[in-house]
Amino acid sequence: MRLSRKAECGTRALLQLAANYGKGVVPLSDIAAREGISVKYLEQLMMPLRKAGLVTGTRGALGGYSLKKPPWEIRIGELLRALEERLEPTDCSGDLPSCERSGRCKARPLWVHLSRAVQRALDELTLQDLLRQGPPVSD
Amino acid sequence: MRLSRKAECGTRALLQLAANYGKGVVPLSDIAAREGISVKYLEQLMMPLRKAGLVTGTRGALGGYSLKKPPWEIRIGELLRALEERLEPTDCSGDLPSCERSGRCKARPLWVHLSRAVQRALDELTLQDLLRQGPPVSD
DNA sequence: GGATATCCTATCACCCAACTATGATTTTTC
DNA sequence: GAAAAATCATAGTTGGGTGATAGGATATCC
Ligand code: FES
Ligand code: FES
Repeated sequence: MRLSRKAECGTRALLQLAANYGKGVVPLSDIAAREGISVKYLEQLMMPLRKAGLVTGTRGALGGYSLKKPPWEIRIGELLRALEERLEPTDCSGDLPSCERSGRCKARPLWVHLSRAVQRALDELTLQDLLRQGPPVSD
Repeated sequence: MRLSRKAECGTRALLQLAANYGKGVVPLSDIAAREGISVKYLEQLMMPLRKAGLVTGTRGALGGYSLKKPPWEIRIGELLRALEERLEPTDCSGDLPSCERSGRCKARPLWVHLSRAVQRALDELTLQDLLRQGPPVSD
């Protein structure tokens, strides 16, 4: 149940963009310096995020990245689904059975249950929520 | 956010034992045949489960494994914590900060939140719940 | 035109999960 | 007592995936 480093770094990078929302673009070199991640690696993280419509990149000098939507409209689930290709705990977590034993598999309901719990936990938080330090739904 | 195959197969194996609870021991060769997992691999899965006090193995001919506690007293969280050494999504999911940026890291609350959601989802289910096909808490 | 930055593709290196292999020990059965 | 059946223990191998780097193409500002 480990989150990939890609997802971890991507989230941190997006938080940097969120903190700068409305104040123009942020070059990757800035994020790299602040978060201790190489620019080249950050570039790779930005690609799926751009394709998912979460960020826009402006090329050239004085260029950089910025959020395409306000931080309160970007759910963590969205960005993690873009960064982590396989966010589900197993292959059999989806609605359609993907392994041949699914008919009589007593474990399958567990995978589905777990997957839903994760999705819900991620979708109830937005980038804005994280900016205000501390999830709103904490016990 | 993938669950390891170890955790997946271990859960399925334990479900087999749970289905046979009270009816004596089950040899790994039986489970191997029913679940399509090699005996040698199953042996490795049983080791941490034994150390965690969830199963007992009886050696020799007519031997096998059996649950040490009734299925309704074994929470999924217990067995997954025994099988998956790192069940937490990141290194910074725990109560004590483990990375040097934890002081000002806006992402940390997310890891903690996610980790708790997973733990809760796993701890609210027992093996018995899974035997009755379908998690009790489903929306 | 030069500097800066994103965009794009390819490739490497390494770690670790997944499994195999081998053998020792314990217990039952004949 | 020997053979068979099973767990227990540890070592070794291997493949795939992740993390990361390299090099260059393209776009923009000054
Ligand atoms: S593991 Fe695929 S259905 Fe049970
Ligand atoms: S990633 Fe370690 S505290 Fe943020």
